[in-house]
Amino acid sequence: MNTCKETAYERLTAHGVKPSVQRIAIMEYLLEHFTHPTVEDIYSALHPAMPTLSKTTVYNTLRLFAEQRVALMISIDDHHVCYDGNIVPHAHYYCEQCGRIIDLCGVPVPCLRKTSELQGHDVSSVQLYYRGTCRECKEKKS
Amino acid sequence: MNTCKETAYERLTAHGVKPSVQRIAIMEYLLEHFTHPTVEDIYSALHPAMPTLSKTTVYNTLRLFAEQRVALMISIDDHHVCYDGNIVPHAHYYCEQCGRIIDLCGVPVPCLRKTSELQGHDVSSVQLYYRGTCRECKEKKS
DNA sequence: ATGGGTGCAAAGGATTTGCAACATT
DNA sequence: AATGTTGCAAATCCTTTGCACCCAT
Repeated sequence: MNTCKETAYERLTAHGVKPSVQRIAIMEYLLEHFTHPTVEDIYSALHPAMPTLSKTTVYNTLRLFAEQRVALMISIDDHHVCYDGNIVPHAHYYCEQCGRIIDLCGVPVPCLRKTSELQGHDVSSVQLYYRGTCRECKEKKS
Repeated sequence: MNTCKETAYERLTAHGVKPSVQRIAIMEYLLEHFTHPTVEDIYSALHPAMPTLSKTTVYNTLRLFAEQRVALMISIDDHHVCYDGNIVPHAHYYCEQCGRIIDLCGVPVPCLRKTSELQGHDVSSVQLYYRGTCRECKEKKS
């Protein structure tokens, strides 16, 4: 059936994560919502349909996902931590006014650089983001 | 006298931050220690010589510094927040084993890009960092 | 039967806030 | 005197942990 789109189940098993009901639900949410949701966002989105789901499980699952690189943890600052199901390196933009995190597909992420430039350190992931005031918030002000 | 090196006092006033004794002490610490200190690091370094300094002030001051772009807040994840007195854009490397944050001077940070690529959003700062296992930790393991 | 996953309640920690005292102008 | 800054204590909030239960193998 769904052969072109990666399913949550496939993503999990491919990374060695046991596909429990809760994990699949959270993974599906991440694969369907590229809105950079927080723990709270995911919890309140899934809770109505899954009343027994606990926030603890959402926390634990997302931590596991980040460790296993099933999802990306985005840490803008101590008050803005969220997750991204898109694990292809890409830049982000954080609007300090409205708090949105926007994908910047046009900006190349310098990755997998020559070892010499990284002074011999191994790289497992890269994060690039810009901060400022987004176009919409700029227009609202004027 | 000290004409070639930027003083803490100069950095603060240039950014419109009132130079109180505490603020100067914290700024001086940041300008002399490019080690990406945390709130705790700065507090315990300054406290002996300044016993009345409170951690609240360190928190408030660093928040103010980040807002006024007197210093850079580096947020690796929710448990690793630190500050950098070097406000020239540069890349960082975070070692997941030892927790160190290393400056990567050889890696160019793509900044101030064409408006089209940033979809019309204003940029006030950029952050680029790599994660992984650093050379020293890699050698220790083998 | 066993190992891992889940969820509740509680603990833990880091950061922020309220407010009075203080310093600086 | 007025404004802004500091520091203590307390509150808050987010995240993790301990542990018992449950599910799937």
